[in-house]
Amino acid sequence: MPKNLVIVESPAKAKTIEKFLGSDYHVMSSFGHIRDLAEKGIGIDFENNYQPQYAVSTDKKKTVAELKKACKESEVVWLASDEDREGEAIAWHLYEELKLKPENTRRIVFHEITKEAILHAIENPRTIDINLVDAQQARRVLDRIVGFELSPILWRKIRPSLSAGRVQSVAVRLIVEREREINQFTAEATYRVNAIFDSVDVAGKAIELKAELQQRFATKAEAMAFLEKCKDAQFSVDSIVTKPAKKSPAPPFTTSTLQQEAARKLGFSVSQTMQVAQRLYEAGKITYMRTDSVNLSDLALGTSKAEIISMAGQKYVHIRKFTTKSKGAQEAHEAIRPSYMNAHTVEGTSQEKRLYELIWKRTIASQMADAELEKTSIYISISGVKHQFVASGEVIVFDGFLKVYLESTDDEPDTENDSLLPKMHQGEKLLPIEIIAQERFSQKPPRYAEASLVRKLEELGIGRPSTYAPTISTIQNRLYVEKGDREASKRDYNVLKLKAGKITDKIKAENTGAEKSKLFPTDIGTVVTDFLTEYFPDVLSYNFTADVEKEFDNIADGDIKWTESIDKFYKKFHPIVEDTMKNSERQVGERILGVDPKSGRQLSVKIGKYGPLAQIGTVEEEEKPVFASLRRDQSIESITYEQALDLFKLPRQVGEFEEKVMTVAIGRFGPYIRHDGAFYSLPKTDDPMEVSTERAIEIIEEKREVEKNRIIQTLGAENEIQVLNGRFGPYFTRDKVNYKIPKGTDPLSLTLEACLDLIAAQPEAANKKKPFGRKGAAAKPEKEKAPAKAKTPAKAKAKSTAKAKTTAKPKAKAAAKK
DNA sequence: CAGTGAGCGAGCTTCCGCTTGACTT
Repeated sequence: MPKNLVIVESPAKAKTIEKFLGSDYHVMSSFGHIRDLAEKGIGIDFENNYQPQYAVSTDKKKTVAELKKACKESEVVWLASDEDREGEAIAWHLYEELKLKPENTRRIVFHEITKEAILHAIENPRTIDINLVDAQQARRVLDRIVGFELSPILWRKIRPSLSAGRVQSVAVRLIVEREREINQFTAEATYRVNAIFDSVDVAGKAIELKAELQQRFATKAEAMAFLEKCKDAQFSVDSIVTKPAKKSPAPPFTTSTLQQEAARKLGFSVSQTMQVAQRLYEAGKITYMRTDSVNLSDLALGTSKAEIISMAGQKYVHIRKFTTKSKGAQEAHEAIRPSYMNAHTVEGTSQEKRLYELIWKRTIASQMADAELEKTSIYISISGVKHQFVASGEVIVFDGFLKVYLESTDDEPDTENDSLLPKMHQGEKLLPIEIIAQERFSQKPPRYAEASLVRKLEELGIGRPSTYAPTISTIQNRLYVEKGDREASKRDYNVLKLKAGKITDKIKAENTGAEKSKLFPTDIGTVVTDFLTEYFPDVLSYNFTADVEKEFDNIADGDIKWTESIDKFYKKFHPIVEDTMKNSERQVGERILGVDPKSGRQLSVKIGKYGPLAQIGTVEEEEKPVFASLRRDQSIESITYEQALDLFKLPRQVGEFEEKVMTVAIGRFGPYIRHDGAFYSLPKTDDPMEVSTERAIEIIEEKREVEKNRIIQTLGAENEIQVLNGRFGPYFTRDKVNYKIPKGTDPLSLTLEACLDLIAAQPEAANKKKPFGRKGAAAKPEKEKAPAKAKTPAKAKAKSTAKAKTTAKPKAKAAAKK
């Protein structure tokens, strides 16, 4: 066994470092934190000055045992976790849990994984910075208190299993407030004027020039008056202005900017980006993917330079040191970059290739020269009018970094000025071919997408690179927020056109407001946010994290004791928790919309046990209220009086067919027709309010036709096996279990024997009958099922394997006792 | 697969940040 044991956080890092250090060193990984506050209960001893109750995490027992053993066999232990608050705490927890001795323990740090940096670190060991550790303990305890005291209030006042926390609650608030801005937004129209002119350039050659009026008009009358004046006006070039301009490359990727660009350029979700990056990291292709630093190592700068020279030449090189601007950045790692700059591409899946190329280009571009542009504006004066037209163009004089990469933006470009303008003389006359004044509307604020929410959180200093993706998942799993699309709606706009001395006035239609993969707040998300913001405005405020970060910095500097800081917070916070628990009303987000014209009873909307509903009447009245569920695309916040009333028009009878009544209604799976005990889904294109008798019969007959073709053949006694046509092609079924048919087999040629063989070849299919609770972060709580019920099978499974697996959670053991 | 909108119980749910793993629909 080597004399030295080095402990780092990540196994991939361990592997790399071991290569640098030689045979005297053994490098192991802690896999992140090894201990945390006790899982059960709050894990803080309030009677004893907030003493944290730490326990080795169940999935780390094995790691800790292995590390303990290795420590015993080593002379010196080097704690080489990251040089930030969490990393320092990891070193301290290791020190405590492994019962290390000061005389043979060293704490070392490095920010880049290069041989030089690591050897330098080994030569400059220090001791654990207990103030920094205390800052982490304060962070941890604060988050536990906030999360575990707020969540139970939600269970009691809104709905079980909900959650609140310093990060997630603010993330949801951002989305709820953006939705309100959108709902309250009213588009303002202005008239934008564009013209196309005939003229000649300096060489006398005929040219066409597009230009926009610098002024926009607030009303149609003003736009019309302007066009009238243009009828007899003279147009000429007033001046030509040419200005040099520069564009600089964006800094190398951090976690947040990588997530944004991968979303914009590759269409990846935030978690997808992280998964692909993780694979590239583990394969040694890129540096660590969870970082807030834009810094590149000297090694990376050197190899980038060499690469640029060989690719484009010396004049394309511009070595830059970027500095981090984001709030609360801890810079324990380098920026995300290729491990080897000379590898322009990698082997792997297409996702891996595309993400790698994005990282490579971004890194290379960051060390390349500015692009030089020339912006030209031709100002065109109009006789008798003070306003001017301007034609603008932009020419790239030197492409610089644009040779490889340009960062995308979320906003669509508004003006097109990338064209080269003709060279013209001042005073040159122009003849208008046409002048068009178009009504243009101001834009709604955009809804957040996953990546733009991450950017906003980072801007506010909320969350860390390792938590952006999980936070986005959490708020969706809790059903506070939903990712979805919004279809475009039609909007009319006015177009005034002056051509050949005549003005025409037309109405055109455009599609507007389409959105894809955006985050929408749910009614629960809205109610939870409103409730928390009312009672806990401090915690929900956008600068809460920034404020506590300052406090943590003071602890790290040794200016305050962490327990005093927590005490100050808790003394203020806890009484509000108690008071809210006792005195606040149950929250259902009720909105009273008006009175039902038929019955004269109150019409309102609120959150019911199974989701948002509309209600006519109240429970206090003698007559019971009538209920109707809201549709999926409706929300308590924005539903109108008329839309709510419409909900009560269903179920609706649409006539008779085969002497049985047909009824249209909306169920869990959307609109359907019910006839003679059977259900027929309504296609999306049919409006449940409008469907006619004839159309309903058509839908029923269509489905019957499909049903008829469903059975290909039946085999065995009493039709034991049925060969069927399904949504995914032919398959066969026995005892309600479905089996695949191998590709290329004609389903008509199957015999009973062949099917039995196939069943024998797919034995596991028989075990798939029962639904198992899905494990892991991808688990999505089902809306419809009661949470307790949905959990049962998962628990039963954990129980049965508890003996076999040493890693079984204590929860499972607790369940076994009962 | 397509009602529901509430009843005493009994007991569960939950945070943020570090880091990967294992197993089929």
